[in-house]
Amino acid sequence: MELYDELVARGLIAQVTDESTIRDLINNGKATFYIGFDPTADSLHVGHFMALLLMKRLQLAGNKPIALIGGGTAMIGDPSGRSDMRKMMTTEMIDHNVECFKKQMSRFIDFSDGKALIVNNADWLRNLNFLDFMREIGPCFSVNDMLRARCYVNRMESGLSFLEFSYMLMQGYDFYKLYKDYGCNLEFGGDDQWSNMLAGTELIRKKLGKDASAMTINLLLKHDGTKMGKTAGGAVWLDPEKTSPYDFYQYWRNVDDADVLKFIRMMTFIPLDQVDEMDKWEGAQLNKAKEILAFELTSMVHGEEEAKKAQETAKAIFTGGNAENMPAATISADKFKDDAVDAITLLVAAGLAASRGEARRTIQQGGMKVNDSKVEDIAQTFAKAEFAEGLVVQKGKKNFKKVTIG
RNA sequence: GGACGGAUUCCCGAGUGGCCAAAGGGGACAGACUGUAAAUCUGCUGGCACUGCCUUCGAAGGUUCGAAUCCUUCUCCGUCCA
Repeated sequence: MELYDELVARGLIAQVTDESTIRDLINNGKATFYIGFDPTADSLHVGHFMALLLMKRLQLAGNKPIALIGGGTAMIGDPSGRSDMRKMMTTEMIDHNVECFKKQMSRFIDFSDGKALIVNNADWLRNLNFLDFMREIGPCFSVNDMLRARCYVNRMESGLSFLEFSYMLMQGYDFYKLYKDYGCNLEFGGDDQWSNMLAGTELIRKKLGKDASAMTINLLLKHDGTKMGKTAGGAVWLDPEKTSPYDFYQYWRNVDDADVLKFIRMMTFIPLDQVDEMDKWEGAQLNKAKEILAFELTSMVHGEEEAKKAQETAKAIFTGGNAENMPAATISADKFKDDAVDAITLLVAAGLAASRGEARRTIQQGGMKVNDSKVEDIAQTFAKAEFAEGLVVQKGKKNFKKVTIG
């Protein structure tokens, strides 16, 4: 199956400027394409992961990816899909984040021998002269058209600053610049980027009289329409320091039934005929599919070794066993009184409760277990000696920590 | 620049002098049921030395025995006018 059709079959493609042009480009390895990444944090997250996977698919088919890091545009903030104005970031923060992104990306994309590029739009945007920019680019944009763009419409209700309004011009300028300097003829992005991307193709047409293409990827949405990749604690990161491989694995292991196959289709490299087989699974059988999903993704992000560990740990924990690689926590010796700690202190020290009040409630509702036996009373204590092998502290059904004295 | 209107706890949103740590909903968390799913039901949701104390209703002051609520100044946002 050719690449374009595969992307369609995997449910990745949302909108395209011209199907036959893009089909020809990517199927025949003729595309030099770019995807933009806003360096708003010091790690990539699940949302970026989708884009990286797409870059990989295209690279495997012989196309050349350019990862554009928005070191310049991050100074403005993209208003698309946001309800409030983004906080301004300092150039130091942005530069730091750009470095972190570069490192993480090289895990997925082959940058050797110029097979792929990383560029930072700060290189051309930061030193841009306002008057020059206005003279060169300003005439090419119609405010009337811009106001009709879907990404601005809801912001018109709540307020939109000129700063953010200009975002579209800068993103358009990026594409124009990449087209001229690197022969970049295709831009990919999330579906919320559509209007910004069209700004680029329009600009290229007006300034150079050439056609460039744009294509959006479906956002990774759950069946209820909410975005994937967010947890109570924030985003799901690719950096193992921020989201451990085990947590990453569990995140995918716990997706809704209704979403598993969709995610497998969109994110894994499992051949489509196999995916179609799995699509027939139902009920508890889907648990197997979730395992596959979690394993595949963890292994891409953290390596097969880590994925196996995470999987074994999860299996051991949930089948009641004692897992070697269980997430660990330490409790400091000075928390002990008379060589014992009370349940509340233990739960907090394990990092399973944010405050003593929360710990108290959890215990009172029967949500805490230690070595698989329920803690009945907040006054219950645990002797120092019990920690020798590490005490398994559990909050709720899915949160485990092996606690040792440290 | 002018005239109005707004800012409340994770989010939405009620509250216009004490009964307010602040209704209701959502989300999150815990329990039951399950398949580490969903739906449903129940509980719970600022902190702590928890029948008590402390911090919180955009910010800083003030009035009052007492302020989320009244006054002053400021910041930010919206609507209309320029």
